[in-house]
Amino acid sequence: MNVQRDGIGAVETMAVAVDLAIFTVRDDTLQVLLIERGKAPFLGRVALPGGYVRAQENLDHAARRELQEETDIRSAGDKSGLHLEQLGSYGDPGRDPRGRVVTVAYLALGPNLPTPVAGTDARHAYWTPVQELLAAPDTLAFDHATILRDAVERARTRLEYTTVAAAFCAEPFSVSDLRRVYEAVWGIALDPSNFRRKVTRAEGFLEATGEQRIPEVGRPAALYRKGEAELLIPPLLRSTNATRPPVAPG
Amino acid sequence: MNVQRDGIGAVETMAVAVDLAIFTVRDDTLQVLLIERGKAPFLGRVALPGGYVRAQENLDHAARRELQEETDIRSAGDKSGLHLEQLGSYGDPGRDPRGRVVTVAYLALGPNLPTPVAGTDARHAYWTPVQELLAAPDTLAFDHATILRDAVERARTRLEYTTVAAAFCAEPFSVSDLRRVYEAVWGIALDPSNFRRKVTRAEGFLEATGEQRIPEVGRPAALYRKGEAELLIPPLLRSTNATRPPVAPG
DNA sequence: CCTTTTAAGGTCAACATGACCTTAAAATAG
DNA sequence: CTATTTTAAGGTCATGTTGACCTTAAAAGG
Repeated sequence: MNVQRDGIGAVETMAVAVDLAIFTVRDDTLQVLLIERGKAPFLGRVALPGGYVRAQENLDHAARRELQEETDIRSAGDKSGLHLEQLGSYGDPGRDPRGRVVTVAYLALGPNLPTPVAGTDARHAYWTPVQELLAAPDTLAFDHATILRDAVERARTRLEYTTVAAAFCAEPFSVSDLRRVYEAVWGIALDPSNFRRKVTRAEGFLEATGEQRIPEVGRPAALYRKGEAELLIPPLLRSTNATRPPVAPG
Repeated sequence: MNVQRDGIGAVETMAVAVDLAIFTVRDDTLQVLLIERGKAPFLGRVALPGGYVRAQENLDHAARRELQEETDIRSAGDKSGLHLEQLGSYGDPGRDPRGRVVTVAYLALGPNLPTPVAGTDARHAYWTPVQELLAAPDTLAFDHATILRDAVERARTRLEYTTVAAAFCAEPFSVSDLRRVYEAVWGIALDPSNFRRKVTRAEGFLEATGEQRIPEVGRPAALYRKGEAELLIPPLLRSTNATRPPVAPG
């Protein structure tokens, strides 16, 4: 542990990092971006992407920088639709064997991105279904299983009360695209008709483009953009919808 | 900025602190515990209570320790009903003039506590209505106005979807006691009859004690304890209830 | 032309909500 | 003792939301 003396007095200082739980929906399955660690500790194990906060940047900036390094995608603020929010901080004394590292975890949601680029330090990055990881939490390095569990729970709750589900869809998208996002994240099947009624009546959730998309089979689907609303009123609660059997992803 | 070299390599380290937004409802008003700073920077200004995270403690422990130092009340985990949860982290490079300090903010909710004890460093501590502080954000030191704003918003949302409002009430309490908590935190008047119907029908929110309390005037009120449920289903949304004029606290 | 598949929209009973009203149980004033 | 006041507790009813289920629409393919 270090001691900082410049103005604060004798105060123990710690390394501060950001870790990202970057989610997408691929093949009707919620997936998270993992990196394979190229150095100790946990060499060869998989972990959430992240890195140290630099001296002159704030926490959100560090998260956006790491996000871009891993996905090569610009994040919130522009119109790419990518969603980034702070999840919480994790600072147990023993969580990093190298020393005291407090990490600020972020939750990122994005559409089905191209296969991620290798990070700047040439670590291999790939998408993994979260369902497998939640069942085998020891797979992940550090306390990243805990962070992932909290991130999944946060994402599921966000879909109930906000319109961020649209961040998982590349625009323009259909109501069915959006429904498949909800089904993948919640892991349950939803009634297509009732779902359509909810999201189309919710003010500011969907904005019709007027275009249609002709699928491989079936009737053409009307296409939408994400509306301006952030909150979903009334909310779309999964507790009451959880009566149907879970969806079986391919 | 310090550089930590023990195992992590050359990584800038930072001081890590916890700050607490401790709320209670006094005189039908949402109030927050502030301390008057006894040293620079911001000498004589008011701030949220807080302190540095120690080398061998985790973040929750640091928050509980600071909470006890300021309020002399044991926090979560026991049956005092005090609620403590992490709010978020704030780490802008310029937020503390002494140097780089990342703070993990916590939200604490408690019943109308006895007048708080002076902190261990003899700082004066007192309750202040949040409404005044939100109107005059420059009153607070550091970025504590931002933290307070986020904490109030979090508390208001928590009352919609969870049963934490009971943490504001000393047990046993009446339905009207609980309603006055909602009215104070949300700043709006609620229909007493509809409120009673909601909270008494919500599974696990209230647990009848069988006792009554005879007020100074009016019919005796049945008394309750907090039930075992953490989530409030269905939620009690303020958006739809916000049709009545705001309550004017005394 | 008919079937299959997905999209889109309708029906209806059950439930939740907001507005409002009635009754209950205490203290107090007359 | 009776009437009034005050707060608690519970009921009514029109309206809106939800979940379950059904019907129709628009494409492709045999």
